[in-house]
Amino acid sequence: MSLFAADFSQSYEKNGLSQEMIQIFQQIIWDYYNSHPREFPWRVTRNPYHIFISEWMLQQTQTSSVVPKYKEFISKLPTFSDLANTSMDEVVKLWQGLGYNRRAIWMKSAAESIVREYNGTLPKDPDHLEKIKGIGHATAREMVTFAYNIPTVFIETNIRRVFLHLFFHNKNQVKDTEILSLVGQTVDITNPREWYYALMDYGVMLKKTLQPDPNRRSYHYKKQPKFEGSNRELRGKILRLKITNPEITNITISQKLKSPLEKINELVTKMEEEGFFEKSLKTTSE
DNA sequence: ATCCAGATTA
DNA sequence: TAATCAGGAT
Repeated sequence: MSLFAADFSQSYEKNGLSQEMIQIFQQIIWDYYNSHPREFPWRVTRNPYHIFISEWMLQQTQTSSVVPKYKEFISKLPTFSDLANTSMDEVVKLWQGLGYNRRAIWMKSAAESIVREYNGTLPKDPDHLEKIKGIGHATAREMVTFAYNIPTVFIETNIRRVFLHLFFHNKNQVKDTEILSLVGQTVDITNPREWYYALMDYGVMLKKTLQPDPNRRSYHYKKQPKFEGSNRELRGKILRLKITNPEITNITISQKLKSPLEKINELVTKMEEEGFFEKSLKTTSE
């Protein structure tokens, strides 16, 4: 199986990208997708707002975690205006459980600017979207391609894996710029939306199949710091505290806390010892 | 332990 | 470039 990948990569390294290679590559991806497509609610809709929400949630978050949150969110806040007009506290509450909470904050403010500056319509130009805080190169283009079926060129973790495996089989420290060039040359512009679904699904299959993960050969690969004992963990606890006990809201958390952090840490530890979080979590999860 | 349909900031 | 990000799944 990976014998083919080695050959394929060697051919690319030796002769560059021929039309024939592009066709073979596209055939592999489409063949797999036609028999093993993953199904998600955000793949069925064409509502740009729904795509917008899903892309924010899918940043660094597993698809299976996003599904229920996505459904709940678009059900309670069905339009850009609804999101723009809902309080930040309420939006963060709806977000709870997804993590990387600042996405929720930026997402709401993005909705406000789309209502204000784009008449409530998701822009079709990735460069416009990328100017919004929290929307980077990949998310901007995913939104445009998935909402409007417009061909763009982007890379994310699953796509990166596909190209590392098939085009850079025995190369280390591969840079994204090099991969992006290939993504652009091989994208199927007859149906870019489905093409990228297929590409990502193939990448997920490779992750389940290959050991070690080819992404470790990326120049940009890095291990994540521990969550346990981090400020992130602490902030999460305080968020739950604020949500479950509004009367304790005097504790405001600045984004850059240093010395207050220790005080809050003491407080949280004390409350943990008293079993505060267990009690409050039970009362809110019902 | 490591990653997840990343992005920002220093 | 490296560190961080109001989590959770595998």
